[in-house]
Amino acid sequence: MARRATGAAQRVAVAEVPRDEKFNARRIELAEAALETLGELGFARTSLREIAQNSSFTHGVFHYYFSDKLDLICCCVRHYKAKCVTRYDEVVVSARSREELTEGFLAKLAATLETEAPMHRLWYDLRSQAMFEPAFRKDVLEIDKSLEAMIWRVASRYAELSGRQPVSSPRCALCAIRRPVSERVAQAPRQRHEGRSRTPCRGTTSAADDLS
Amino acid sequence: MARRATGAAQRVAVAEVPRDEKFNARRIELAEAALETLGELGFARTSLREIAQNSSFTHGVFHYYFSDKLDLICCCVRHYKAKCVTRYDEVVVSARSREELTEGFLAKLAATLETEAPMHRLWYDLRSQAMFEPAFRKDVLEIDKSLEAMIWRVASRYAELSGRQPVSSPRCALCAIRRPVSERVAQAPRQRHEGRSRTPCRGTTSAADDLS
DNA sequence: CGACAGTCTTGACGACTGTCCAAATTCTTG
DNA sequence: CAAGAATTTGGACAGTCGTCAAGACTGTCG
Repeated sequence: MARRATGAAQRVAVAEVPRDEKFNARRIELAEAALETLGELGFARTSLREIAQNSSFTHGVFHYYFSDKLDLICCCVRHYKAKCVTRYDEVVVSARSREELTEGFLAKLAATLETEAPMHRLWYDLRSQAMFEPAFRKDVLEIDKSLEAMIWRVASRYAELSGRQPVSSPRCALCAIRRPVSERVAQAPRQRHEGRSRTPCRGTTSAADDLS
Repeated sequence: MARRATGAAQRVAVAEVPRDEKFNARRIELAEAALETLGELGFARTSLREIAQNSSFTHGVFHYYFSDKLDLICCCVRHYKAKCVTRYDEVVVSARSREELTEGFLAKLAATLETEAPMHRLWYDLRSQAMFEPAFRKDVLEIDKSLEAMIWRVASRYAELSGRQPVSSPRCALCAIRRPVSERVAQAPRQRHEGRSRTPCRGTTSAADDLS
């Protein structure tokens, strides 16, 4: 935002575009660094300085690329979820049978739960924050819709491979998949740059168990 | 906590008890005042000073009755939920038919959604916080279990009045009731001491819609 | 009445927050 | 290479935070 405010507005279009692309690429680089800390500490406990210190950037840079903290966090979760919603697409188009689709889908789902529990946790956190912080509401709602569409693509394909009509609605399909997922996510332990430790496969029921 | 640390430990038992009761009563008074602000702003945005300013107490009192902020918040949500879990008990014992139970239950549920949306919202918030703040986990899990039991009492009674066995498990019954409830809660607008304004009965789907 | 424990108020403390900005640095372009 | 724009840095700023403690107030009991 700061950069847009400065000069060079009337540059020729051929140079303008790659410059904006570079700017956006940097934003995403920063957002990914921020996600590291955000997923670990949650929204309430994460400060810009903490993000910076936990990355290779200084805290000033974040204010050069983002108008404020909420702008950064929105960008973070948007970027992450944009990757999420394409996760099953390849499985959907390549599966040739119902069983193949089921297996491929569950494999990807399991892998996600294993490796990206902190991100899921962060997403739950931000959905709650959106109830109090109006600035989040629009983004959260939009992402939720895209998740709904993602699951619906899987469900539709499943019905198609079965030679039937889908038996549910997009919203219900999302809800159905959410419960077992959130149960697993809530069990994932926090880890703070102490090397890779696999999330336990099964533990005792933990707090925040079942966030449905 | 502070008081317990000071003297008067060897007071006679007859005087000890009412004094502790008075102390606890005061704690609950403070907790209820804190819930006002907490339900309005959520965990992340609520400070002790904000709580105090939004009540008839000074911020120092809270430190006299609670060891720290987390202690206060845990007490708040414990106290509120303790009231919650008895909400339907009267309906359960007094209902003489399946229809009577259904009607009584839904009436109470609707009334709660109308008047206590901020509290529900706060509860969702704290469940998310528990994923990051270990100090919350124990309380959250415990409360969740009591909610499960609460719904199960209704479901069991319903089955009994129908002359059948319950068709679900306690956990599933809780999940089933949660989804429509959280949808409604997420729609409730924030209100900050600007007089009573009824929550809208139905609106467009809002963010944080469906927290399942 | 005086002593005293319990209760409450008030102001202060250091740590931390988001934001801003001037200077330093790097990169691009003429 | 020189000039100017873009980027990056790190410190300063005004607030706010949780916590603490010294003193004031209250009621009770000897």
